[in-house]
Amino acid sequence: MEPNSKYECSCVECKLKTLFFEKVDSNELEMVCSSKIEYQFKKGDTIIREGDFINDFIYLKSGLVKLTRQTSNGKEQILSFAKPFDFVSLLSVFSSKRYNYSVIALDDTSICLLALADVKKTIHENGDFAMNLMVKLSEATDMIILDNLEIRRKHLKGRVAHVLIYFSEYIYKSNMIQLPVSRREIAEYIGMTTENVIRTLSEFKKDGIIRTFGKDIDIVDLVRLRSISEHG
Amino acid sequence: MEPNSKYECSCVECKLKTLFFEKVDSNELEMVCSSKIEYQFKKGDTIIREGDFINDFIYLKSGLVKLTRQTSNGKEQILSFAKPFDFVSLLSVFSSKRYNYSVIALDDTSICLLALADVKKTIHENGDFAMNLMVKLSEATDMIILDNLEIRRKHLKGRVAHVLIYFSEYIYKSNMIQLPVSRREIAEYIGMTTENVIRTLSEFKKDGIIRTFGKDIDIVDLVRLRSISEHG
DNA sequence: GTCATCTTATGATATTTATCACAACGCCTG
DNA sequence: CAGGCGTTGTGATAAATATCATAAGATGAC
Repeated sequence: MEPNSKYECSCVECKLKTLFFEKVDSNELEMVCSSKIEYQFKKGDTIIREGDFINDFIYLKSGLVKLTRQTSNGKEQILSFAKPFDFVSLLSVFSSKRYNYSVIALDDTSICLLALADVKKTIHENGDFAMNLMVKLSEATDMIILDNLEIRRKHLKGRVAHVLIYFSEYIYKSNMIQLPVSRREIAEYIGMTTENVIRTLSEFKKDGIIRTFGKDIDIVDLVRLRSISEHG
Repeated sequence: MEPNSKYECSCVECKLKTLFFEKVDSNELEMVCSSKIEYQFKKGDTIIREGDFINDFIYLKSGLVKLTRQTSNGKEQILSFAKPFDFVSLLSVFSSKRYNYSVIALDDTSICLLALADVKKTIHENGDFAMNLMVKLSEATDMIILDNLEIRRKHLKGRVAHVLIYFSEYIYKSNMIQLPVSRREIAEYIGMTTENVIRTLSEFKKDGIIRTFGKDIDIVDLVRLRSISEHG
């Protein structure tokens, strides 16, 4: 990991405290956060590299990342995207010595890094915290599994529709989306070729379902897009 | 859930104690297990139905199950298979009010059912148990995610090879496998049509890679099967 | 035992998707 | 500003996969 800069900030005031540490008292928070380091990454930076040893507990403070994996035939697969309040390092953090996935910034992104040993200690000592974390872990993985199953059962058009709706509803909460990924990355996410992603987007455009201005996409006919995502 | 019968057995002696409860002292074990019920299911029985409320913490004692999900176009998707020591209900148990998946016995199967509230209480009170559970949950979900990604990047032959190797190595630990699933269920697992699963198996047979006797499959040329799974 | 039903099986054909080839555009760098 | 390179875009063709049709075993109900 090569951070671009290093900041100090107070865990007590951190917005994410409500997510991870709401049940942690100030002594425990002090303990966990004494080792805390905040890092800033620029778009394109690798935050975690697949295969690296896991020593830290990492969570997103701001920005957007993709979780990717190198296949044995040299291609990339994108597992999921994550924004603040979603998990990042946590996915394999308790079950593996090394990261199974890389995490790459799709936008300027800041993370907080805690010593994993301290987090584990807090799990031991604070049942509410443990339970809280269990819920988040379960939610995050469940969502990835369900999403992957959804994508797998759909055809090209349905998959592209799915990913547009995903960004619109889940990431941007708007009909206007500033795609944070290239067509190739969409392809790596939904398991099809770049050419076919482009072709499908062109078709949506021709059919008046979306309008595109480079990376900016405006979803004009959400009803139809949903129907395509669902039935073909 | 409609159990076929009900047994009593001692948690203290249970083999699975080493998995879930090794760090639990006998008082806690008493508490957790006081509500325990053991159920037996026959091949084909539905153990958990997608959409049901989650009230229990369930784990497999013996047998084999599939985790399935109904797609909106009426088809079934198989997420994964699970044998004893793998998780079952745990997948969504901490993040959802209702089960996201059904669990169906592929073989005569017995399960233990604990009151979820008691398990949660033990998580609160016993840090070792909480940590232990976190690790298992993380392992189980990680495996499902990795496996699904692997399947997704492969072509038909690679997928069928993958699933044969999976049953051989992971479930049966032998070159001789007594397929516990139909060709259709394989198709539902790896996302292709039943016809093409059958066709691909026929081809493997013709090429001398496997021998088949109904549901019995003998992997003759594991090296070649691995190569197909990997490269096509 | 026999009828109905499901699974396995195979072939022909249609559809979906990938591959290859090429061009235009933007963007960065020297 | 020129050149290189990655991304977007489109078309023709090849390859992969699904669909449809049909039939032979298997299996279970009565």
